[in-house]
Amino acid sequence: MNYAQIVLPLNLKGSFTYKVPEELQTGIQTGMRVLVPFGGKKIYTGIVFELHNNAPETFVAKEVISLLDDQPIVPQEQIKFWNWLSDYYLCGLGEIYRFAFPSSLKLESETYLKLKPNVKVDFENLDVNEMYLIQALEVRQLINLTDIEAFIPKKDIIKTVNSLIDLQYIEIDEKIAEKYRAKEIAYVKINDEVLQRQNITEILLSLKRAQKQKDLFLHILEKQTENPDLPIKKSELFEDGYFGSSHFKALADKNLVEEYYMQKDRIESYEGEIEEIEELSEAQKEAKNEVDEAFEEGKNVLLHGVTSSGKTHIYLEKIEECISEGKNVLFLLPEISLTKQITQRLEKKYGRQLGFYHQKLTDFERVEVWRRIRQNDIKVLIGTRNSLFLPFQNVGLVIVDEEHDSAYRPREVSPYFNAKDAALVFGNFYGAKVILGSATPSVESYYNARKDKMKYVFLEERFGNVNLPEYELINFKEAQESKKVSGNFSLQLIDEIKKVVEEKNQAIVLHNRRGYANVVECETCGYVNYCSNCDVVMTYHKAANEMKCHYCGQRASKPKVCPKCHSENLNERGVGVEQIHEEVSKLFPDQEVDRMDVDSMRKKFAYEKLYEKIEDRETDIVVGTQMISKGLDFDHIELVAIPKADSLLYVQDFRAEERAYQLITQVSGRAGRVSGKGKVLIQTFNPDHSVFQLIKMNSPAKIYKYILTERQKFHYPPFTKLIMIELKHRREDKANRASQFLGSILRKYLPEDCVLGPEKAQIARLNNFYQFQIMLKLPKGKKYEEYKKRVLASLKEFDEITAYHSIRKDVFVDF
DNA sequence: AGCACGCCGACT
DNA sequence: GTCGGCGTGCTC
Repeated sequence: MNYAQIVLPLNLKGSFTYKVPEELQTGIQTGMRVLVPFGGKKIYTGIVFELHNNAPETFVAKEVISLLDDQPIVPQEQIKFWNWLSDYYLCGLGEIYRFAFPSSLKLESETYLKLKPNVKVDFENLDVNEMYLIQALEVRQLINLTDIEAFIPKKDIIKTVNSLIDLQYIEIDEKIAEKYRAKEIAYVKINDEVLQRQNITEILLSLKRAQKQKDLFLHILEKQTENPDLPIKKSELFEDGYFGSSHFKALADKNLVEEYYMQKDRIESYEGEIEEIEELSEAQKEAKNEVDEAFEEGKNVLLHGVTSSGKTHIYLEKIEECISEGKNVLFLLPEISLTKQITQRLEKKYGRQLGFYHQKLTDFERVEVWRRIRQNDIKVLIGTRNSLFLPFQNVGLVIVDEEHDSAYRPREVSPYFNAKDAALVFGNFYGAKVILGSATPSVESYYNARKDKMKYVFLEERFGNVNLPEYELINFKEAQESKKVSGNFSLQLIDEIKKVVEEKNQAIVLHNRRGYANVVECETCGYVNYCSNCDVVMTYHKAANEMKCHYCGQRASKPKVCPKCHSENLNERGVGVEQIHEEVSKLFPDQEVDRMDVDSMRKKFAYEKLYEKIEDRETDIVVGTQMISKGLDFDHIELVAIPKADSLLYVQDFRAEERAYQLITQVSGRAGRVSGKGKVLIQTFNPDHSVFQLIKMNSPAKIYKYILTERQKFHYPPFTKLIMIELKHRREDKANRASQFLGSILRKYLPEDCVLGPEKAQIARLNNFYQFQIMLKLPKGKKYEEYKKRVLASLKEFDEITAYHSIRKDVFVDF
């Protein structure tokens, strides 16, 4: 194979063709990393995606400089997966590559060069540049491509480096190119020989004048005898400050103890005992059998288990089965912070063979996980959506927990994809089974499972037969009319909270809106405080005493007088969680009331501290945003109150009802987990609203039926496919014209009713970019593929207009 | 995405 | 006269 298609870590379409020099032809394989020159002076680490013999006709291909791997780093399954993502989500392979790889595995021009050892350079036949480079290397040994710029013209760098590599004078320094070195950790042990030669009493006697050394020796000895297989970290000895390193050194000098080094994974892994998991309940056994059946039929599963039904138990059983068959497991979570329960249980069971991968790891830590996965050293990997790109060898099971969670498809990071859907395809490529699990499955997954695309498994009862919480609707309008309210709380709601806290139980108050007040408005002239970067009113945060833009993060001080008319009549409108917190604190002055939202949890360990406080029942009432719907599994929460439930529904989004149902159900799941007497109070102006009524009935089947009917009526997913195209530019007219133009092209290729817009985005200006949106509502099935091709053609036609190249364009498939 | 090239305004 | 602003075009 003479030519290779190489994917580069750039936001460019497709791959680039390079010539494979003869000496590399035997070693090169798809999925390996290579160094290639690109543009005048850059060297990139690319991935070989394809090998072929078709010489390009329109350009001269450059040559691959060198191979960085002797085995493919991207397995075949991943190559298929990347190609699928790129096709399906209309994104570039380069984008995927950038997202998938830790940065130290894809370095750019920081590549270092060195002289080959023992070469005689024939200066006669070198040109000036080559001579300069050799001379520089003789002085400095290692040189970076950026450094070379100092003495060789940029456009000649690649040529010079290539020719010197060809002449075998210089080479790429792989060790530094790999940036990463496994970290070694010091461990200690008693010198083996000493134990054979002398008895303990003799040793202790010899140490009788050095109390601390004696203590330290005994301490190490004790640990070592207690658990001979558990290595003792040197750093552990000095933790409590009783021993110092001098004491250890003295013992080491006397040859009584020794230290040794072991490569230690940067990721801390569990080193304690391994425990068996508990037995499944009847309902769980039944559900597990259904999962087994589905897998035998070759079907994936949607595991719909009500809150506290113990989905985790079933996961654990399946994980264990999968591992006993010699295959590995990928366990996906929306955010790594909510891993507590599952992690603890898996750690006990799988100890060191458990790995973690998520956005919060450092680059070194990521590479470590990559290495371990490649060496098949990890049996269960728990991670967020980016774990889908690890170089797995043989995955047998993929679990997507909390599959409905929107963190699986953040809109801000490219490439845009939904990890839940991608996981199904990933599983297919790996020949692995997939379980999507949730207490409130997404409407799409529910529909697919009901349409027999997946097997639907319903776990209807809570573990231990504990009752689900009871829902009650409070008509706030009526309460207001009969004057039975205090601020945003009806007296009934206050009473119910009182009852719970008087019994020393805990209550949760949900209000899903950050800040104190939505708007600060001048009563005299109507002035409101807009963000200077976005078309958004700024939210007043009382705790921080500032105005914040929730979209670009800009802060401003709160105006004391209206900046426009200097009136002092400033009015706060729109209730935020801070205000609800303030109200609750005033209503319950003797109770400990805490707030949980992104703003109050920003400080280091704030979340952990509050978590412990709630766990220890120091907190009586927690007021919070949707954050409180996740991970707070405590035994004494008996009440969930939602004072302004309507605010959950009135959002401009066809998924608003689904979201409201999910959020309310998820928060409700925190109540009465043990007692079975949990209560949920939904205070609303519209107690007759179908969503509230259906939630009250506690029948998921009915609520999904309702939402699906609505979706069908208005042609929304899962009955259609949505593609949203967003165009942004600093200048409004340009963004507007470009989107009008794209709209007209799309209308040329697609039926009129498929194209909606362009329209100003809901936030017309964000971070100083004006945004316009075009929504495509496409039919499902065979026609979809056809239509998507036309969309692609339209985008291509659009791209041909050079004047619009400066327009930022994002395409969201399955919006 | 980066980077070069090229064309215009404000400075030593 | 030159430095540097960003619009445009190209990268195998």
